[in-house]
Amino acid sequence: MAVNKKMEFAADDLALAEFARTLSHPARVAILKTLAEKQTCICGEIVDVLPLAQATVSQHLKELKTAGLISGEVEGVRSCYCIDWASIEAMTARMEAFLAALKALKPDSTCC
Amino acid sequence: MAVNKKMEFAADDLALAEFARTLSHPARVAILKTLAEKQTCICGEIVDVLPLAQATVSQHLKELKTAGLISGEVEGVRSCYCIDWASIEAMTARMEAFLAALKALKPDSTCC
DNA sequence: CTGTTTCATCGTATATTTGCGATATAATTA
DNA sequence: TAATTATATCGCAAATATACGATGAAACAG
Repeated sequence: MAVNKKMEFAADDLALAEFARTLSHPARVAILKTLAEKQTCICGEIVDVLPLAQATVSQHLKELKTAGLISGEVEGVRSCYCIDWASIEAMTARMEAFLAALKALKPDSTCC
Repeated sequence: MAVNKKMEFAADDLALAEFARTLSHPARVAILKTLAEKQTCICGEIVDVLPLAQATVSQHLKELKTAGLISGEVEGVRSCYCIDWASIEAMTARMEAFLAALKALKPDSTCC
C-alpha cells in the first residue's frame, strides 16, 4: 500500500483488529490450543505438532509473544512458553463486547 | 512464502483463522459497526465514514461479502449492504467456543 | 440521447506476511 | 574441550494485503 492509513481509525477498532490479526493464521490458533492443552508449558513440542519448520514456528511464537498472548522463559537449553491468561481474558472481553454491540443493533426485520 | 501450508491445518482452526482475518483490518471492523448502526443498509455512506478512497472501501466490502459476513444488493444506482446476522452468529459461536475451550484448560497455578 | 451519479473492477505500487534454510547462541553431554 | 541439542535470528523468496487512480458499467435525470 502506498500509505498506511491504519492510524486514522478508532483506537478500539485498531485494538480489535490487532487481536484478530494475531488469530488470523491457523498456526497461531493451533499453538494457543496446544499450549492450553499441555498444562506443562512446552517448548519445541509445538514444532512436532505443526506442519511447519522450526524457524517458522519460532516466528509465530514471537508474534504471539509480541501480541502479549503468551509469555516465554528460557529454561536451560529449552524455551518454555505459556499462555498469558490475563491477556486472553482482556482480548476475549474486547471481542465479545464488539460482537455483543453488533448484535444489540440487530433490527427485527431484515432489510436486504 | 514459498508454499502455502494453510491447507495442512485442522478445519476448525482454519475457519477461525479465516474469520479472524476478516476482522484483522480496522476498516472492516468499522464497516461492520457502521452497517449495524444504520439500520437502513447504506451503501456509499460508508465511504464518507472511513478515511479511505471509494475503491479501497469497495474492496473491503467485497472481502466482507466473500467471507459471508455481509450481503449486498444493487438498488438502482446504489448498492445496499447489510449484515448477514446468521453468519455473524455462527462466527461468534466459533470464536466463543475457541476462547471458552482455551479457558477451560487454564491451570490453577501459573507455570511460567 | 447525453451527462451525471454511484459503485465495481482493473492495473499498479508498495507494504506486510509467510516460510524456510543457514547460521548463531547457549546449555548439556560425552 | 568437542560434539550435540534446542532455539532464536538473519536473509531471502514468494505470496498476500493494502491503497488508490483510472476506467467501466448501469441506472437515472434532463
